[in-house]
Amino acid sequence: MSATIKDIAKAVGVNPSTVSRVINGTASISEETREKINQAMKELDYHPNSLARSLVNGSTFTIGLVIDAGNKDAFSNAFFIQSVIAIETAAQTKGYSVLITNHSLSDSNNIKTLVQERKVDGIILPVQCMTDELICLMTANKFPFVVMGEPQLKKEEIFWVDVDNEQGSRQAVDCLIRSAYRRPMLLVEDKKTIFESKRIKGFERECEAKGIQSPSVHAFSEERIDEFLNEILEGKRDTDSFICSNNIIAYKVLKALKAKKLDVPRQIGVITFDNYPLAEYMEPALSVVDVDTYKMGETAAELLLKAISGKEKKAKSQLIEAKIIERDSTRLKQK
Amino acid sequence: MSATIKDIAKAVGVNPSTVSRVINGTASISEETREKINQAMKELDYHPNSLARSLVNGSTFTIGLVIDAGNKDAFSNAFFIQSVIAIETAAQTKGYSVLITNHSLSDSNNIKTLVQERKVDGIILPVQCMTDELICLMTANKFPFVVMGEPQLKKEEIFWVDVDNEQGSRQAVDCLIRSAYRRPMLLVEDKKTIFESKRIKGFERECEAKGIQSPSVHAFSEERIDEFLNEILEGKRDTDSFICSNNIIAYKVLKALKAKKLDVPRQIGVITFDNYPLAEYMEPALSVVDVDTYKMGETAAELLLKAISGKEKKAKSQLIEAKIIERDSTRLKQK
DNA sequence: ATGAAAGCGCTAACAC
DNA sequence: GTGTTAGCGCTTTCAT
Repeated sequence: MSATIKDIAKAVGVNPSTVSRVINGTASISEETREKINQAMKELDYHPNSLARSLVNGSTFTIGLVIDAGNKDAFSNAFFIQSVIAIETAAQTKGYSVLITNHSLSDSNNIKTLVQERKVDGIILPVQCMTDELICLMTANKFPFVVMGEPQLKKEEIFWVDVDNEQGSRQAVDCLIRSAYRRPMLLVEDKKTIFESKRIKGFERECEAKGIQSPSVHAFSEERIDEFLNEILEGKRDTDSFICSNNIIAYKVLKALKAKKLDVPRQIGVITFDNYPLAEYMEPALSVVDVDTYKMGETAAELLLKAISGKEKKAKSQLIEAKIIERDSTRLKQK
Repeated sequence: MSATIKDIAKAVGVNPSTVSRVINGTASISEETREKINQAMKELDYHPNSLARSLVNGSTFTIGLVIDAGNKDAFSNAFFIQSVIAIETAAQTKGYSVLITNHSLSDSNNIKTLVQERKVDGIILPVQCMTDELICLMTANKFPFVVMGEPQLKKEEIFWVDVDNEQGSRQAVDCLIRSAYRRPMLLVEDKKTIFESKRIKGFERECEAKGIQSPSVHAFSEERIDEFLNEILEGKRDTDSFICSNNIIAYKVLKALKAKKLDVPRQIGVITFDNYPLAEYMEPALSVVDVDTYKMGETAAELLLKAISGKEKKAKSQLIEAKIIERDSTRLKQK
């Protein structure tokens, strides 16, 4: 067994509390004994037992991170890992550890256990995992938590961080216009997620700002794209660029465009949300609306840590800006 | 503050130890008091404090998972997250939590802290994070750990799990031969990692087994592929299929083949390691050597848990089989 | 079947 | 500046 505070107290011939004091710098200690104690700690290879410490301090110096195992979508998972690393790094910087737990839709017991058994001082969780029950439990216990992704409900009362999807969308339109495209179309998933609606909103607003009449937004499907492309070829539709809500859509759009022998970027521009590794290897290299998921995780962690320390009392939210990375698929003619 | 064992003891009018006993089922208790205690626990919404428990039991019921933040490739890819989820799930099933810590090459202090401060009962770590110092520390403290990925050194003395790269490679050759290809070429990264060498070994052995003379293995580069393709077109080279060591290589090979108007799978077959989401959307859909990273994580966790419980004394290793997922890029003619 | 008491390793309030 | 003591919430002998 490893050395305890008692062992080193005995070795030096002082009281355990004195040792504790030099460890925590919590009182003034004579130079001499401090020296001796430090010495002994090295010799006996002493390391404080974090458990005992936590027990008496009433805080674990650990934060919980819920990962959404149910979400098989490998992309959004790959996406998530950057956040995980960011959270861990930010936590570690402040002396906190990160405990993960995965959330199965069937029950949120593991999460509840985390807060009830006081294993962690606070929690970061994805919106999808946010149930009413959980919120109640946590607010009732005054248990700090921050949500990743904008919540639909109670968004004024809880801490959350999210990507600024609206601004990302506006940027995409902007980028297209700057490259002299005139009629962008936004292609989204069929699901009505909140971030899709933000993207739609941003798209419509920016189109309006740029004087584009009745901007077109469509749920993506392979058949539909084919129709659109035919209409473009027949001169019945003036769409000259696509904003895709994710990489898969972008990939399929590119494929369809190739099949119809429409040149990207010369005839049609393409830009997509999410900067996955393959985007830059595409033919042509895809321009993207890149989301700094690292920063998102970092922000979440910092927010949580503030909430834990009580520095941040009132609920607060933060939006992470999206940035455009221009590659070949939108370089019609730069202004 | 939440209820403690004392509170419920008081409420029922028994001694705290009795309560502890019914919680743990560690002694026979009269039906009556058990009832009353359970009742009180519900009413007061009692949940045991894991910290206090750990302190007295001397074990944290938590395992540490080291993630290699430095390795942008492996982890920005969906690969690792599957293992993480598997580890968490397996751990949870046995009542364990998972603490993550990221490893920066600069120092392994966070990992050391984990073991020294007794925050976890055991550790799972990627080979890349395995330093001599760490191994010494852990073996000296009899601290259980399992390595993900085959270690170069001391592989007999430590617990590890890995993908069976050799078998994966053999399978790939097999798959190609089965589809009537005759001359596969293995394309690897330039780095001499241990798993590349296993893949090479497997490739060479299986080629030999199938009677293929002097099998060709090459480090991938875009220029080189161009040369090879030219030679094939000129009839100077009899390669009729490629086994790619990762998705990026495969993607670039596909691109080069298209540029030369070589038909896949009819003229050339392509199969690649790693089943990333886009593989199936490629044109043609890529056949892959798929690695069950979920199972790998699960196995690692189970091994660690056994080591922790002392059920598995002697170091043990386990190889996870790779499976072929045949898609269009190798369907020359099925036998 | 249950109570009393000690103790896990540490911190903190109170002495002196 | 340092010792004494109590206690964080729980488990576990040792009694009875």
